[in-house]
Amino acid sequence: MTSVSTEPRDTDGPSPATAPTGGSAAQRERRRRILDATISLAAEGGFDAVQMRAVAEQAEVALGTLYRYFPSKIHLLVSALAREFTKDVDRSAIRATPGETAHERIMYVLNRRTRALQKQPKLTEALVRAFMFADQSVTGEIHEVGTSLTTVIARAMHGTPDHGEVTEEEAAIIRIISDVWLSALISWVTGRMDEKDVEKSIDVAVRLLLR
Amino acid sequence: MTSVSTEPRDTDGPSPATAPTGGSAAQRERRRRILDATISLAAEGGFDAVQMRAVAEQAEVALGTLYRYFPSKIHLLVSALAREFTKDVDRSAIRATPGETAHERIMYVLNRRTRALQKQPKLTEALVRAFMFADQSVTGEIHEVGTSLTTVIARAMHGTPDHGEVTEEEAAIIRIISDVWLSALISWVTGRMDEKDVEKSIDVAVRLLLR
DNA sequence: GACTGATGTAGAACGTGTTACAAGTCTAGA
DNA sequence: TCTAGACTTGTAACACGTTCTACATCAGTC
Repeated sequence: MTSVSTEPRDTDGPSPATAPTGGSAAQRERRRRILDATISLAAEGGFDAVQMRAVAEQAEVALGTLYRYFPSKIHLLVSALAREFTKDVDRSAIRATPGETAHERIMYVLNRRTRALQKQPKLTEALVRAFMFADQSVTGEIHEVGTSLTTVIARAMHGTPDHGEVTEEEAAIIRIISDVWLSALISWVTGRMDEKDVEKSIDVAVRLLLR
Repeated sequence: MTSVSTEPRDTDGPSPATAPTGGSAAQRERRRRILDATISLAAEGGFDAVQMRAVAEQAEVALGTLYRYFPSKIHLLVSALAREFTKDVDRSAIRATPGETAHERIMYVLNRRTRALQKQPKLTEALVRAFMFADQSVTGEIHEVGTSLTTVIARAMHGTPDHGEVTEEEAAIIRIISDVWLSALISWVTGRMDEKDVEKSIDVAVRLLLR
């Protein structure tokens, strides 16, 4: 795998469908097919099974087209992750998180999400490893994922879908919780932690940070 | 890049120099040359510049030999990281860490190490990304790195080279600090944080956790 | 309807991680 | 010293991410 250099790619202009929205209906449809194929292949065989030729074939686009939409395998996978996370955010906006205390609510949302990921270990492995391997050129997509995660945790912290302002201290706490969650997730993906460990490690972090 | 499957490799027995010690003098010497070449290439051009053929050539071993010593590029880079970290641990054993409080001492060691890494951005990029991308087959080397980091922080926490027992709570705190530090490091490597951000994010975590 | 530029297609080609193989070299033990 | 087996070498081959090229298609403009 070759990581993309620091320089931006000298494309002939904006890509046709870099953003989830925009482009013609056919283009949005192609983009969807590509991401669906990515998720499907990843769910079956993990990171290695997401082969660009296979994605192109399953999505019924040419290889060149795939690369026009997503400039690398990492972009592709992180975009897929971003799409999944965005769904979660939308869901969390609908209703208040159950739980008496901030601790309980945060654990509720993180555990729910963790268990959802653990039900599809291969998929999670693919997405998490791509996320961790991403370099500078993927900043946009990475940021999208980070924002989703932050939003969901902030909502859980306050217990209401419309979290007001978060203080600077709260923002710092949320960032730390995210870091711990991601670290735990990657430890789980690579077999260095089991499911109990993940849950416990997050619980301890939340407890220590919210006391 | 192809990640190694879940199954262990069916080697014909133990590798000649998987561990830093053991093997003949010539083998330890080869291992050293290989890791030196790795560090040197990484320092110059980062992850992409560590090409297996180039490493083999610079270390003056055949490609097949390189693979006999390190079964993949990731193993190679994480082993290099482990060697560097081990040096640090040895150094930290020599004398007490300066600083009045645990907070000060922990910040002292982490900042010192962070700044050392930041002086060689390409090298750090290579090592950190390899660490993050590592899969199940690299568990041993990863664990070595984790242990080094934990030891150094534990020593700083207590302020003496011979840290006694760490309580379970302390161990949890140390793990969280490590997670935050690694996350910050990867954010820095990929240009999502600058040096000040890294320092601050760790400072906040340590403050919140040790209060 | 014909032209034009952007987009899509099919497939070859290239680079680098990884594996395979045949032949040379070194080492321990008879 | 001789031999068996492990280790090393040099090189070719393979897989997959990525790039490139030639051609087809489609949308908008005249």
